[in-house]
Amino acid sequence: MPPAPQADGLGYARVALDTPVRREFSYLVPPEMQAVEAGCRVRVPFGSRRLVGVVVGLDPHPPAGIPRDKLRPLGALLDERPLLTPALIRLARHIADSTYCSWGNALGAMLPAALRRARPRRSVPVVALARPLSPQEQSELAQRFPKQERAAAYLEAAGGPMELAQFQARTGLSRSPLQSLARRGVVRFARRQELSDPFRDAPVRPDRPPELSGEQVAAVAEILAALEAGRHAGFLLFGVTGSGKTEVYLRALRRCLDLGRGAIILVPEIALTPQTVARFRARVGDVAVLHSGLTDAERHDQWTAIAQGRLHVVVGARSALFAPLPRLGLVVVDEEHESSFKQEQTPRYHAREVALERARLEGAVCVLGSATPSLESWQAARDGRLRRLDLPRRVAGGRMPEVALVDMRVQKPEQGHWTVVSEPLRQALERALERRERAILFLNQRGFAPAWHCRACGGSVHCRRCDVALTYHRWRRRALCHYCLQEFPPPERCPECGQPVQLVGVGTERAEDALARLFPRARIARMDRDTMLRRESYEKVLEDFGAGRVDFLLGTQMVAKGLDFPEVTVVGVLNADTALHHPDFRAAERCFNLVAQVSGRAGRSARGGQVVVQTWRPEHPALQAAVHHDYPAFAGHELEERRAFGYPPFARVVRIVCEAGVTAKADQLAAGAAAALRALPAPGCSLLGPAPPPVERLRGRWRRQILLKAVPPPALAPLQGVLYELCQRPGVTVDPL
DNA sequence: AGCACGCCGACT
DNA sequence: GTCGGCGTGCTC
Repeated sequence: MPPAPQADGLGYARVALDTPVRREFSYLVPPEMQAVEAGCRVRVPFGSRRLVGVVVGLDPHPPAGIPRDKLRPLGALLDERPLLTPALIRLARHIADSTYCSWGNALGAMLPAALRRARPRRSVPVVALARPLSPQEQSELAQRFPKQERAAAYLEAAGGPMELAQFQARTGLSRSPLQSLARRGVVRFARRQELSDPFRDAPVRPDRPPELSGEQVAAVAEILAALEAGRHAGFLLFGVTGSGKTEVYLRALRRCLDLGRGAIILVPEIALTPQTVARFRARVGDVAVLHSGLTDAERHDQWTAIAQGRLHVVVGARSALFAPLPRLGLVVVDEEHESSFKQEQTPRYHAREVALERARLEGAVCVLGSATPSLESWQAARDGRLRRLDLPRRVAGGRMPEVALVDMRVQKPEQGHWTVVSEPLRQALERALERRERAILFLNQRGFAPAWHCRACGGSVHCRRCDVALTYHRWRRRALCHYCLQEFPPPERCPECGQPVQLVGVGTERAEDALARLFPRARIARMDRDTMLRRESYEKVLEDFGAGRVDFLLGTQMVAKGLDFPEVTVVGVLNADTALHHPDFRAAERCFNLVAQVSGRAGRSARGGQVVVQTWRPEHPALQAAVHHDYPAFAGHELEERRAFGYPPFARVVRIVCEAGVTAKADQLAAGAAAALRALPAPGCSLLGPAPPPVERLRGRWRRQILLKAVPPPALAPLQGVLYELCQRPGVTVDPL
């Protein structure tokens, strides 16, 4: 028999808290909080702390198995009406169960930071140099207070106010040298209200819907039919670059709004530009933009406007997926193959997978779009779980560019320099210059050189806290760890053997030098995280390039996506192998996608285009397939490999990382995890490790990893309980790949 | 995750 | 003698 309701008729609230503990906690609902509903935020006492949690359920009966005297009342009701819809609460549960975290962690990731905190944060602390150091002062500091000297030098290089948290992360220094400097009047602390919607200013040109191609008409018709049916449906929109996928989204969006339902458009972080947003605004008017640059207050405003039904369209990166639209009708995931849709912190969800689940929960239509779909989506389309819609041709005409692989092993080294530009690429660039055409050059390695090498002992110079080679950034004369972002003075000698060290490899800075040497007349612009510190510089470079004031645009990932300049006839991939280096099962997929995407930048006009891909592994199947622009062939081949070796989408792979300050402790954690997983019979599951992961040490902590493979995915079922238990242990990360 | 409680080394 | 290290366990 269930316990009797509490005598005074007050109920109990089940609250999910943003802690790793995979349980809900029950609280008494006091008389003044009778208005509480599932989806409301509450403040609750938790041990000695007070936390903000989300009510996930109400119950007239006290929870079983908990002594009555342990129950405490809710501290405060923070929302008069639910902030989260029932669908979002269930979605959080789905995320918690499929990515191994707590319900509260998943709900926490959905809420804007301002709503997660008990007390909203209005500004962030910053530090800046108040006055330059005199030379005497500088040498005095360098001798007596080296940390203060480093801090001052860093702030001087930064050239302006910088967030305190960022300063600490990058320099590894604490607050105290700064405080000493502040007493000398050299630095000052301030608070900055980080502000502005950078998208508001983008000009919104009136937009006339273009004529649709036959394929577009067919694709739109299918999506509209699903929207009108008002039931869940999933589509894979497979369209080559330039085939007009966005126009299909826009037509679907229009209809969705006309049907009185809202829509979410997810784009990869890197594609979230004013141009993208302007395109949607031009067609459907007011659009909420959710992106990482918003302040807490702005994000809060957007969120409430959406929840109240004042904004019906949300464009944004990953987290826009959780916009609380009351009547969601359409979810679009553009460039669904992008790896940035996978969150690399708890909750470790993939936006593509969660988008499908949200659409299912809300009876909405989900459209995944890509020229190079993820193999997961491709297989889903083969199985009939997604309906495939093809856009095989470019709308503006123009053929796909010719792709040439250049075998770098047989290229003669440039005298005294690293070979950056092979002879075939040099000729192509030369021709482009002569014809006043433009070129995009891609190199996925920023900085000057990716490593220092010791000739004596063969080692390379590593970050003090990570098992990662330091990259030289010449513009600021610093050695940078690309993993923890800490900076160091450039080493002159090998820390192991004391012999001089030598810079090896080519980053964008060095590539820029090489290009300038080869083409003294060319106007070259470099676009990477180092040159694009400010948004204006990004827009300036693109404007210059579009207007013909720049001949060669050299850059990292930033130049690979979305750029649409008809005058670009040559695209060079300086090193296609960087994508293959990562030792994981998606390396080939990433490599193919990279070449396909970069190729999409070339030949967007009748002049056609040429793509030169430099590689040390020209025989690699992914590169061979990319030459022929044959995604289906690549996917077919790659899926056979995945099936044969037991990888997704035919298997579920879960990575368990154990980390600790000392190796012995990490070993012990990993051994415990492996033992727990092996203790249960689980046919179809196999365990690899514990073994050191590719980056064995990260931010000063030693790591061990276990790979768990389940073929087919449901074979994982017997081990789910163990994984739910493991993910709560401190130092253990459970990551579904 | 925090934060408490709890048991062993170097200092005023 | 105490201050403080982080190992273990709990949070309605």
